[in-house]
Amino acid sequence: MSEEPKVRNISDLARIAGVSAGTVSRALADSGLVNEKTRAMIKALAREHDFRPNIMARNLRIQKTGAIGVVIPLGHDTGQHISDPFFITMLGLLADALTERGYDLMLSRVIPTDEDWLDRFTDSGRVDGIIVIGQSDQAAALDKVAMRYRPLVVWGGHQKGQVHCSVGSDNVAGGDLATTHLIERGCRRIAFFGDPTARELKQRLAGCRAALSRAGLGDDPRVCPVHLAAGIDDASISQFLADEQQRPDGIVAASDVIAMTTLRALSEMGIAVPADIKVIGYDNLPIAEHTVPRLSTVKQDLTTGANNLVELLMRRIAGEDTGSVVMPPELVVRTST
Amino acid sequence: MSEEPKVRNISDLARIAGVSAGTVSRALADSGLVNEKTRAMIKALAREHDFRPNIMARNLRIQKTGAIGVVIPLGHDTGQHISDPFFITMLGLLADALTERGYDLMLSRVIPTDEDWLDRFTDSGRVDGIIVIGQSDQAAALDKVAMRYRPLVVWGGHQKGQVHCSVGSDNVAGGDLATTHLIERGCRRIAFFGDPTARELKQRLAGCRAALSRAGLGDDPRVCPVHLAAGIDDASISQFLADEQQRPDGIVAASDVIAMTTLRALSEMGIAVPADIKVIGYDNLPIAEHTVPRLSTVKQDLTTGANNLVELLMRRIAGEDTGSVVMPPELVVRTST
DNA sequence: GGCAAAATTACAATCGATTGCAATTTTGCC
DNA sequence: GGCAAAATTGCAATCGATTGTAATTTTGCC
Repeated sequence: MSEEPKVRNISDLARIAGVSAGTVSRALADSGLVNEKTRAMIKALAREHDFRPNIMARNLRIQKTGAIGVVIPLGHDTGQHISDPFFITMLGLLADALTERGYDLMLSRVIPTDEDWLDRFTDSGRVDGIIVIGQSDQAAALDKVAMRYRPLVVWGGHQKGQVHCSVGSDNVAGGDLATTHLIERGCRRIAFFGDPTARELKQRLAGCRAALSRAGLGDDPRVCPVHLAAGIDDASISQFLADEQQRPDGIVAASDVIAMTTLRALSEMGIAVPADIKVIGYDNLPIAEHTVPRLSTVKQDLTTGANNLVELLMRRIAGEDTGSVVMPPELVVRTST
Repeated sequence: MSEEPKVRNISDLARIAGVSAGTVSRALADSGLVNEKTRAMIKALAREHDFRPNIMARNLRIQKTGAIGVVIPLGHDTGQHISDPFFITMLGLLADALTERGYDLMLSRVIPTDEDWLDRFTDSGRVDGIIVIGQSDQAAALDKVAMRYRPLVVWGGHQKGQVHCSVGSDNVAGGDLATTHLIERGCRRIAFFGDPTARELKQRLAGCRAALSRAGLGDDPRVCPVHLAAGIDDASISQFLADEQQRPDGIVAASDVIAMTTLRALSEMGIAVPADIKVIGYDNLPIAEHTVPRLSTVKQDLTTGANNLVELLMRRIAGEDTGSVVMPPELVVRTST
């Protein structure tokens, strides 16, 4: 067949247009250097041949990638998937914020098995910067990378002396807020649901302790180290609550997912919320509004958080050393307390 | 300071090693052509200088990108975010499946405002192939792209005569299964919750109609076009169910999210599930197991689906024309029916 | 020691776009 | 018409890695 060969690159289009490749490049990039008539002719030909310049070649030349790596370290549980609605909500918000700034989002889920799990992203030349969602138990590794790689921002708790730039709510204040609310609603025997191995949850527990201590209720609440992932720890929750003598009258759940798991387990045990036990969560995810009863929670504004992550990263890519952002939590009272 | 300059590329490392750039490239790539002693020396130097080859330059030369585009068309609602837990569960599964095959995942959320919304991905040279999650109302546009771009696979409903390769459950069978189940549980006045503009939901409604017709219950159920996104249509659900004379005794919810929204609305109206109205969903997401009561649903195996998407895409990247995959739905009976 | 084969390494073209600077063309003024 | 300035376009180096082929070195045998 006499079908003309496909235009594969700028040189091909230049040949058809009767100009040089440089002129084609400038025409397609709307450079002021190319005559308007020539520019329109070249653009029409590009459209006619369904031609778009190769982004990788361009990025190699301009030494930018146009992509941001979003890395989710998922702890050491290799079977775990990105199912936590928190991660996912954050991911969606980041996708939108990055698209608005003309960046592509390169998603990677990693299992931090060795100390340099982040290096293959920082040193690959594949992304212009990296956003890590969640510190897991890797704060030290993140500090190490941050010492030599500036365009890195982490969603997570801030701690004095940390090197890496982070965005997150004031977890201590949030834990305090949640606990104070339960105390104000009459609770005297408060438990904490969540695994404090992760920095954020550890900080929320610290806030819980502070509020209890202030109220003269001791400073050592019982802790049920419920897994962050949905639907895993039902049995351990049931076991924790089986002993009616030891049963708490209020539960600070370290995340909305843990709260939802808890609500379901309580429902199945025939324990009424909030009459018998009051439950409060953390995050204020859209999904949490669906619980029965509707969940009281500590809101961290994820939209603002995502925008802060992207804003700080852009500034760090530009060469600035930014400080961390710690956002104030807000109490959202619904019917589970 | 007398700090030696950073090794920025293979030429820099070659100079330090006293060999050519080609030898360094081959040594780092474990090519059999390089002497073992030389190879070890070069690798040690690379480690010592924290050097990793630039992936973009390599990809330009080998004419592969090492990335797969995952595109989520979100309908025409520009304010919508990637919050649907279905999308997100699928995203996590895809991230894992692609990582296992050595690919990076480039995430893009797009609003299909014009007819060639997908072209900027297909023609950019940025990705080796594309997975689209959800057809929205864009089946025709997807067919158009599929005619000229082979490495494209879509999560969604299959339809005779379609050009694009798709993976999804048999939505007609799934809608039939859900409706038959409600009929077997005694329902006689069944409604469909979901907006049939999207092909998948339209097919689920068709299955619902078929089951009703077979049971002699007419073939035109009332449809409440509930939005797929969480928490939006509470008011319209309440209004739909306000008239006790018209109230259905069974609801086929076109997705688990719609089902969750429905369960919450019913709870607030004081309507008992399943005693007064039976509710069944679609998808079998992990989150849906948290509802009170636990949701009966039609399961489409997302893990298998994600693996199928990636498997078909790999084959199409390799040049093969694959057919679509239509997976059988399964009924999962819990306590909402 | 000489020679052929094998092993090792070097050279430089290539991928495809960008862009500084040079060459050419066009324009406007005298 | 000639000339200088401005506008337009072309040339080719560049980004950084890969790799086919050539050059060089090493090895083993006679």
